[in-house]
Amino acid sequence: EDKGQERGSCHRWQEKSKKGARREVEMVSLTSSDVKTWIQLFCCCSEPAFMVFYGLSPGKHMKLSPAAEEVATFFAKMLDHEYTTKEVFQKNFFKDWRKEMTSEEKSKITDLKKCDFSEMSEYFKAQSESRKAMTKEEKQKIKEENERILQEYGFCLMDNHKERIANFRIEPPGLFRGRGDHPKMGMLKRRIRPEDIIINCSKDSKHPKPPPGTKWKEVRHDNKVTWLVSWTENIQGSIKYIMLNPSSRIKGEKDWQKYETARQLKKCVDRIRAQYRDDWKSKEMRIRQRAVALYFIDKLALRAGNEKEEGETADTVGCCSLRVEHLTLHQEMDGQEYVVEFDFLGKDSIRYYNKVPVEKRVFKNLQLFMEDKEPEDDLFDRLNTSILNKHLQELMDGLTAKVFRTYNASITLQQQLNEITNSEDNVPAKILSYNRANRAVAILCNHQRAPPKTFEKSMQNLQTKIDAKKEQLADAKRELKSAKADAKVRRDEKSKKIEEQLMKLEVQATDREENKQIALGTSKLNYLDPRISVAWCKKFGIPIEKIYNKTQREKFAWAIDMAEKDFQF
DNA sequence: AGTGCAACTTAGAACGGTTCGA
DNA sequence: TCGAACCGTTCTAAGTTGCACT
Repeated sequence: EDKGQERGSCHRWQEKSKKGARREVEMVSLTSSDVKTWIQLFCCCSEPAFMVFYGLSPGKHMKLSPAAEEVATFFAKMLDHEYTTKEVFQKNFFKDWRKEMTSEEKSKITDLKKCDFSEMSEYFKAQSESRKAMTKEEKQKIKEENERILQEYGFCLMDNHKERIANFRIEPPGLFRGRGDHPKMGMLKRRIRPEDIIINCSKDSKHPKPPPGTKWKEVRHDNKVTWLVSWTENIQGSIKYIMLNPSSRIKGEKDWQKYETARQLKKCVDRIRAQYRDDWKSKEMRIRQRAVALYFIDKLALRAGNEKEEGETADTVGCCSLRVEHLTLHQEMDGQEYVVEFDFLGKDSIRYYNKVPVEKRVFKNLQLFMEDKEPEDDLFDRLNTSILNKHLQELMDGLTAKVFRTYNASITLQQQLNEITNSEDNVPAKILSYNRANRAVAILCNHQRAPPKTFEKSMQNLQTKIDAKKEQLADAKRELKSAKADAKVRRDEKSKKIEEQLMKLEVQATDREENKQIALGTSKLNYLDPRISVAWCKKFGIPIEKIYNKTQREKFAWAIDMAEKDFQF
């Protein structure tokens, strides 16, 4: 009910966001999942304890202390995963597991390879089976309980608005799984206790009480930040936050601002491009490097690429942190001149592989940057993200490296939609056009996915359906021909209907085939100005539900309210 | 300029419920 | 009616950016 009052025109949003600090936050309550895990831990002692078979004394079981047992169960639950076989994972796990052992356990359990977790593993498999085998009623009951928990803990009051909290559950303990080749995989992610928790709310707010006998680390009242709760995590030592859902006012305003900045860039991108092209000729190496890096960020939508501490994370790079080994220069390749072959691991260790023809000047510069360097040397040794962003800030207020990704993603969607939407098409065909435009963006941003395991089979199934439909259509056409005049109209309608169904299936097949290795979700959620899609829907009479599901409509409510059919990015 | 921290956005994997076709 | 495929949701890791401090 409140939405309508709060969300009005574009202007009201702008005014509000200019004010800066939010005012009042009242915590309704914080989840007590920490309490629950305590109880669970406690209870497991009254159950028959798990055993680890220990190979040195054949046939002997070992009853573990509760702390060592819990950590062992984390490992047992993951046994089916490939990464538990990795040396780094095992080494890290075993080291942290031993820290939880009693001195007796420590002296007995000295080699992970001699531990047999299969009994534990079976126990959890059986548990998951029995969970699956629950009756409808039991499942319904759990669902209702989850809903109750959501209602009780999942909301807060900010500036007198009840807002949904995104991640209101404290992260449970477990074994850390980084992405890619992570040096810390397998380490124990420890349990968060009330003493780790900082609560942030307004002074007069009734904030949740810590579990009996415990204290929060701190209760503070900082209205310059948006988080409600924070704690420090033990793997990287970084801070974790509980924040609001994307549907909240505070997130929506930020999102809108982000796209407005990208639209600002649209106005001056020609100037900026002219400047960096000019800078390719600079006498100063640092300026040339800056200009070539910016060209990559603009043309290829690369991320900025901060330096990372070696050995703390997986070895991944972005633009500024590219190394010589990540590029191969080809004077000529497949009939094209000056081709740069990129091959590196980006965020989340997703591979970026691309062969790009570049301007001669860029090519010559790259040769220069790579001269007399080892493969593991930085390509841009006179550049980092801080230098680059400082330069961008001078070119346009609010401009940073990531704005280029947002800008290029959104402008591509807009251009593609303008170009390929055919107003004569029916709804499924128009949606195919939309998905194709979305795909162009996903390819630009390198949002890949592994082809679904069942891809080939599901394509085949679809083809079978199409063949059957074609058969059906042929039948209908024959019947139409032989039908008497009075039945013709009815027959004609019938075959029209079948034709439409066939067309729908064929569109579906094309869409799925083209989407084989591409993930659309990330760009849709984070890079594409939703007003482009809303306007497109309005212009071509497409129901918004065909483009955005419920959650997405909630997140983009501001755009759905705001954008008219003639909005252009 | 370099470093480290804090706060925020972006990301794919895993999970679990729903739908669809045999 | 059942299982496979699909699709949305949850989870939390992994980025970017700005700022304080030296």
